[in-house]
Amino acid sequence: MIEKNEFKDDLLNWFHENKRQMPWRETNNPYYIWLSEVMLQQTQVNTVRPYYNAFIDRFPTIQELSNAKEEDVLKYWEGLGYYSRVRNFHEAVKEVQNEYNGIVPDNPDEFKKLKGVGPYTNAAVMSIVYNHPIPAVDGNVLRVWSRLTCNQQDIALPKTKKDFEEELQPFVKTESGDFNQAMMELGATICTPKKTLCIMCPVQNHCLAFAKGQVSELPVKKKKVKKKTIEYSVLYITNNDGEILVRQRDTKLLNGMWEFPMFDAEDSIHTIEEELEAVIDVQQEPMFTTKHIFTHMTWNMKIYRAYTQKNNFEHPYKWIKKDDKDSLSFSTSMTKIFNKVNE
DNA sequence: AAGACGGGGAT
DNA sequence: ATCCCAGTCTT
Repeated sequence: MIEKNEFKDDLLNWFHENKRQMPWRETNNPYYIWLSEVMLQQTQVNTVRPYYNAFIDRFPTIQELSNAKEEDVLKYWEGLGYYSRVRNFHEAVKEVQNEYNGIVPDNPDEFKKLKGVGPYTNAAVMSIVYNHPIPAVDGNVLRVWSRLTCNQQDIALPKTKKDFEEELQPFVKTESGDFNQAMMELGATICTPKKTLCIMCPVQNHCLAFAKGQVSELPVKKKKVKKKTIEYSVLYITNNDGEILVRQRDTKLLNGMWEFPMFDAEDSIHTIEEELEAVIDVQQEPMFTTKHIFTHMTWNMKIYRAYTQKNNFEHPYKWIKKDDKDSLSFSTSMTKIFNKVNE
């Protein structure tokens, strides 16, 4: 476990001597610091710098920003990306002007209610400006803290962030603004995602991951596999006896499970008739649509009622009576469809 | 819980 | 050229 006081002292001493100079570190104007934190969301320091300077040059006070027109303000964000940030900021600043007499609230519960102020911005601004003891957990801090404590939890999980906030709580009792900034500065300059500079790290001897040689394996972050979506037409085909046509899958996914005949939604009815070697009457409009979400893909299914006269289907196809449905195993999505058709 | 939102930097 | 990036709001 990290020796709280020594760790914090080492970190803060390093921060005081090595912090990078930034325009928003030269001020304690809440409006400027708030602006900088909004600009810094998902955006690196060197990108922000010129935008920040131009912005406060043109809108030096809360009052002047509140009186500005939206298009004019947007102009000063052009090229910075994530434009809802500036719309929310503008709206929030107008609210501060009108509801708080132009004073940025010195109360996290109030400040957090403003448009565009989420958990991170709230913690950052409230700690830097008013020294409220709230840990600011951004991407840097998730990475830094996972390494310092050698925590193997997936940082994409909300629970991990909650745990980190609790673990960091003792460190922000005093000098919260500096501590938060120091953690982020460490993440931005030393404890970087790749090519870490452990050799220069001021808190190397407090770092559990360094001690175990696991720095490069942390943080653990499950990369979200881009789920592909497939569009299917599912045919609920009946015959003269009211039986339903089903087929058994011979595929990697859900192998052996039974299903209603389903086809790529792009396929024409002729392709399907060829596959089934039968003439199929398909209703024009789907009865309903449904989707089935797997961990790695999504099926969007349009369910069509259909009819055929052909009776002699061979494996993997087979006619079943409604009451015999439970004698075969169907995947969840197919059972859902069956139930919905017959409800 | 998952997707949308923008650019820049790293690989 | 492709992947990655982790704040907030929306669905």
